[in-house]
Amino acid sequence: MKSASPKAEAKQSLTAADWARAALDAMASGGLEAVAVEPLARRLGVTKGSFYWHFQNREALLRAALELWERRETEEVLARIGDEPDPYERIVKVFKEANAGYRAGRLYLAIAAAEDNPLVHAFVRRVSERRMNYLVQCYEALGFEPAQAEHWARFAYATFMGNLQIRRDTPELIPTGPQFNEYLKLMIETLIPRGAADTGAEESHPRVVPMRQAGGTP
Amino acid sequence: MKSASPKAEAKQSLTAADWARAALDAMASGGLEAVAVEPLARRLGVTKGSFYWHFQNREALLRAALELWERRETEEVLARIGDEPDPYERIVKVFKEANAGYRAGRLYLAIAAAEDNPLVHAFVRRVSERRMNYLVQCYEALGFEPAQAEHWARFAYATFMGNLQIRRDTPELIPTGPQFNEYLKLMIETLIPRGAADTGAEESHPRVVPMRQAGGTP
DNA sequence: CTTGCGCCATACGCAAGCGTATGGATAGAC
DNA sequence: GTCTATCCATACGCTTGCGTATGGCGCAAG
Repeated sequence: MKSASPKAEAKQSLTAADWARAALDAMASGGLEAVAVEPLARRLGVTKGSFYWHFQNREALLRAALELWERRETEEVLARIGDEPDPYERIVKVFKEANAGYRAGRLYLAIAAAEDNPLVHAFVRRVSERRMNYLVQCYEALGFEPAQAEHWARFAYATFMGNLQIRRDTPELIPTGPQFNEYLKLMIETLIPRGAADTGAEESHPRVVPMRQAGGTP
Repeated sequence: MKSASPKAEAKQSLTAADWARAALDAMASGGLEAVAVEPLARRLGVTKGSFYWHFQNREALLRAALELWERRETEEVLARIGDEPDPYERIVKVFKEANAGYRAGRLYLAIAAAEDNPLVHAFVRRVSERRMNYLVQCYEALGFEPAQAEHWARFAYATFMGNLQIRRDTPELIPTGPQFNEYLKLMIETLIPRGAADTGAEESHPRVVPMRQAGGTP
């Protein structure tokens, strides 16, 4: 049980979590096929003997990595925009987070590209449905009736998924600096219509989007 | 040189084009890694000996497949919507084609998922830039000034790329039947604003989108 | 000091895929 | 009927990765 001293000093033994993290990193870089036992072992400075002590086989590692991914996804999202009361600002934050954190998006694309794997497919499906449900609730909170909220949520979700794709495949097509902020503003104003819904929507959000710096696209 | 009778009867010898087509099909199904010599040979009913007579190595096959893909992309797009004079209808047609032909979209996603391969990256970049340029020209023809046209084009392109992704990963989130047509209508009306531009735009397009059946997603 | 257990290295067999080196079959040329 | 070029099969060596088996090293308990 991790010896008697739980405070890790420095070069302690590897844990299953270390392997899962390394697997996720490899996935973000080289896709599902990059989650290979021997290359990962080399990268961690050990051999296969270590891996097969912590895991039964490669699929077990994959499962652990995907669980770590799902946990991070929900935790991070809920931690960053979970306390925002205004549904309008919630959607804005979702959008800015999606376009700022390139790494998470790249990881999603890498994982989703292997949806033919049934295990991967189950995780991708859960994460996507959770995101969609969140957006649907946001639009319903804005006063849209369910059917319209679903359409707008899917529309918005598709748009920032496509932005991820463009940023990965052809980053030259994504503008930088103030041009990027203009682009973001256009999408936000278009995808969160002020005309709201039939029912008396809470007209609390500003008509001009306050543009804090939408930062960091290295 | 292909014997004296150019009219192929039935089970003639394989050609390099046959291999390229098979490679593209494999790519659409299993991604770049599915373009493997021996599995393809088995699928074609021959052995490696045939392949290495037509091609020098695997990369040559990849190049041929990607060239076939690029050719199909430009030919098909230009053949289907190249004769449409109204820029508004051109964008509408692009959108409907993108959401109807699932197979081409799936192929794009499979190819783009391997953008770490420099050869693949070059082709994806060319195809994407060509599509974007086409959309930018459409929006400019609608009366938008260049900067705004670029923003709207990127917005639209991102949206239908995201729709492809959603349809592949979580098809349950895409509605069917009349619901789908409502969704399409929402996106089209939103992404082709009637407010047009500053300059006096050609106000020729209808205010209500004529909805022919947007069909066939087997 | 020795025993036991946690953690890892080494070595092996196996399968799949790439590329090469030949040999064989078939069909038109003559 | 032989000959030659085209197209493909067979067989081999090589590499990479998966999974297993087994041995070794360190460290705390006794």
